[in-house]
Amino acid sequence: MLRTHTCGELRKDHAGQTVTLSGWVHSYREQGRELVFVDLRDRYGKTQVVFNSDDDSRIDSLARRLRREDVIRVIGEVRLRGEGMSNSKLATGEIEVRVHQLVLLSRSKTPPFEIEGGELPNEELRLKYRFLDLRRPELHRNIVLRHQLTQAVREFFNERSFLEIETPILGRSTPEGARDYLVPSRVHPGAFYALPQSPQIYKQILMVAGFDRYYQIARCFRDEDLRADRQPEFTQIDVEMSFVERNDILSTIDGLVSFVMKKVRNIDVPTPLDRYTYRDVMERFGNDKPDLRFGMEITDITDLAAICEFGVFKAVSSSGGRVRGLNVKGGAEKYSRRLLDVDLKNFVGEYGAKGLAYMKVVAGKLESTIAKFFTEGQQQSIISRMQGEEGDLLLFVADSWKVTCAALAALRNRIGKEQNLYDPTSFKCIWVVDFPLVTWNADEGRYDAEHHPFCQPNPEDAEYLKTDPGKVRADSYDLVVNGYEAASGSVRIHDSEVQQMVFDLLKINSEEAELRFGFLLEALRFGAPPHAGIALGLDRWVMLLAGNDNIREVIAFPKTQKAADMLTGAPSTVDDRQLRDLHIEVSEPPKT
RNA sequence: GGGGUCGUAGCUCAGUUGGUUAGAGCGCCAGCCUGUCACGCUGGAGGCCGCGGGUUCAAGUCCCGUCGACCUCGCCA
Repeated sequence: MLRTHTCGELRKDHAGQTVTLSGWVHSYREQGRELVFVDLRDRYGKTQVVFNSDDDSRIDSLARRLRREDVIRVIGEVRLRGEGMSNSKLATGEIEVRVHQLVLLSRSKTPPFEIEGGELPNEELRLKYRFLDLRRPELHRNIVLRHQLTQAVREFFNERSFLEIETPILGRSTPEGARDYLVPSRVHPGAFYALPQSPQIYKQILMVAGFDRYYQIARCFRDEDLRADRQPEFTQIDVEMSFVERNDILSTIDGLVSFVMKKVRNIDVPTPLDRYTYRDVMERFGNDKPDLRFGMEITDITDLAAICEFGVFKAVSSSGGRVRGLNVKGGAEKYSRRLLDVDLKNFVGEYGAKGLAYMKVVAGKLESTIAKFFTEGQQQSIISRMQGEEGDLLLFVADSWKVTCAALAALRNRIGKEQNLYDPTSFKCIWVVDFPLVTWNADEGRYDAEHHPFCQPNPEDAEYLKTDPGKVRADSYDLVVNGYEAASGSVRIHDSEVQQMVFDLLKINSEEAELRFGFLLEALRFGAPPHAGIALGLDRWVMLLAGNDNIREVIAFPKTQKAADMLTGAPSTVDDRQLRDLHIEVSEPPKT
């Protein structure tokens, strides 16, 4: 070994011992020609090592040529630091190592940015020099946290008879859902594998095969546009169970969440987690993934808007739209007219809202440019409906149900954050259940699966399957944490006839279904147990536990928004020879 | 595909109504300093102002295009 101890390990009890440390030169301080201090760093910490020609340690020309990020090995004696010389900022600050022998293991070029201290460089540079960025303590900690979370998950499932089973990365393309990443086949000209969007079908087949408790830390791939919380490849904690009902999955995952939160962050999560229906959260928060660390619920005043004299409100309510609003407690003085008329109006505009109406509660009445369109009685009704008090700011969006949902949900999140309505370090995990089975796709003239085509319709809604499919609830559930979708799952169809009915509903005809999913339908005909499952977004969980709002901060080698890897240069062009082998011809050369 | 922010020294940024020699802090290099630990002091080097075109007597600054990073709407069963 090139070391006897790590750089975070030595304490005053080690005084007098001769030790060998290896690590990176974190900082270098020369004190005249005969005294040099180096803070030596590894992933465990930092230790001050001293080169001093005055006593029994040595200093030579090599020591004076050390530079930041050089990798060295030192052999020396652990000494207590003298009175007033210890450093309380370092865990090892009570001691230092007097160096007798120095070995330069590796020189470093001057780093393009500072490892610690200084402002963060732009992300492009950080990604190009990811090996340096990863040396920074914050990023380093995130990767360690990710490891701890992954191991806690394995521990939890292993103790409960779950089996970790791998499924293929090279699979079959299914045109539903997200765009696939495709891999051309050399031996089958013109044919392609697809990278999995999730192991969904494989895990269902594993249930048919009798592995009644499965989990996998599974890499998934989706070729869609990216966001701060989305990467083209990401990791799911994938789970499936046989002979269970919805409640069994929810309580199992309740257990997982509280186990993991306790284990990696020492946070107590009370279980069972609260459950809300889809309909409920959409009405109250406008969003199927509400941040419930704060209240500020949406209030509907469509009925009151219908009878007032304000043209916009009247028109919207009489044409089937909705008028809904938020009460920003004590917000009347906090939002200037400019902020309301320009900033917030443009903000809700991004979600399709054509305007933002606002009123202030002043002296028991509404104060607003539109207040004159409301009678005294109507004003009192609005105030009482909105639970308005002196100094409150009432914000309204009048539009379709969908637009009021989107605009008010976004507005609620923004105001909650900028008015500090919650503790940003806290956690609130909830279940959202009873999603619609399908949603109408006007462009294609058919229904689309809300979750996926294998999701069990709620038996209570069976009568609507043929008459009014939009009303059918799915036996599905999302786990929502602080406004992020942290997991999603459902009870699966285990009956090939029910599966066929759903395919019919989705206008996937039998031939097509047979072609795309025939292997699953066939499996379901050979004795499929009732089964259900869920997948948790590992990256998002790590992100939340790390207190971050960017998923790239918890992935060792993430990609940019255009799915490029700045470190390796992927994706890249390839040799013509490789293309010929794969029977591929490129029609448009890449831009240079 | 749409909207927005950004791109000036190795890094983070400033740069006025277009004006003659483009600055600061950190980092880097050299010298000094025997108890520093965000060490200190003195001196120095370092610029295709993302790229291409245009307007102008004159462009880091104005216009058009383009590339890249980030945020976001659509999209993500």
